[in-house]
Amino acid sequence: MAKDLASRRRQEMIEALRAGGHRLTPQRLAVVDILAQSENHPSVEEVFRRVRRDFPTTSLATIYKTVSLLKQMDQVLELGFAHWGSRYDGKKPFAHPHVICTRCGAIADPEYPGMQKLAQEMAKKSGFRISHHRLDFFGLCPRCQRRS
Amino acid sequence: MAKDLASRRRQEMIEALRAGGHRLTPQRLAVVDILAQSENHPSVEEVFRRVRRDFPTTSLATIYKTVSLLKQMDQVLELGFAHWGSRYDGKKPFAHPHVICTRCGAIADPEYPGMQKLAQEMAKKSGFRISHHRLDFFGLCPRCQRRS
DNA sequence: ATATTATGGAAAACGATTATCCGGTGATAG
DNA sequence: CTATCACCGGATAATCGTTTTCCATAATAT
Repeated sequence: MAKDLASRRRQEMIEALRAGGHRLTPQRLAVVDILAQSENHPSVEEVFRRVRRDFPTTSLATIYKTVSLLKQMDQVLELGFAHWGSRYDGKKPFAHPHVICTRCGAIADPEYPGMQKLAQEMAKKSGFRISHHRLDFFGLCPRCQRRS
Repeated sequence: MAKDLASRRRQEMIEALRAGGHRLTPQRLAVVDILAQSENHPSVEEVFRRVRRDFPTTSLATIYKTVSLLKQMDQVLELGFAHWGSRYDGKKPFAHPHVICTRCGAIADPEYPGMQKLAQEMAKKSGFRISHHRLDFFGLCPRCQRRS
């Protein structure tokens, strides 16, 4: 049976850190593990809380530094929001659509293969040279619909 | 000849303010005018600078308050970014795609009619009840391409 | 082992935005 | 006409997520 996505991403992130000449400290490994495994697109705060379970003295700044580092090397995708804070996706560190619950903050990853073509169309119409994109849908997740 | 978009939007915003029981102060009118006319999706800071040409004592807080008010009544579209500040669209105050220049900050509005259908597809796939969306493309505008 | 460099932790700084306070203004009722 | 009163603008302080700074420590190279 093939390695699952989480452990593959873990390895890729570790490899990227090594390749970039960065040290593999226990704190960094903890952050990597969490980002590689989480299904829920955690915030820095969430990563922080989870790292603290194993390394209680860890500082929030360390999490920010490590996440930024991984972001720089395109090993995590940042979903930055203007009003609520940012969320991070370590499983699919490339642009893809998201669906965000405006009540509870849940985030899902629906598939949509047509983005490449759409980006080309927009490039043609606008004259821009497009490098990346962002596609977010906002609404209520199934659970919050029941409760509303 | 029909009224152009800018003056129509101006009227709609004024009407919305009146309908909401808000006063039409000179400062608010100035903000409305700028948002109705701008092609460039101005930031609050830009609106501020332009209002100051006519009302030099205006405070930044006033601009924020007025823009928020118009945003609340869906008379301007906010394009909030996590790292750079927010930009505002008073001409088309509803969700539509944008193309953003990562060098100079220029923003264009390419047409794309297919969003409605795409949103429905995503709703079906994810089970979310989708209320709005956001579609941004990032890259270099034609002018910045020449200079790169 | 020793020198060099990167790192983690604590705290301060940061920047866009929001809230608070207050004095003035304009609409409204009597 | 004027007293009232909610609304508004302006100045300033506060907020919040994030970034920076500083220093002691730990890892790596010589």
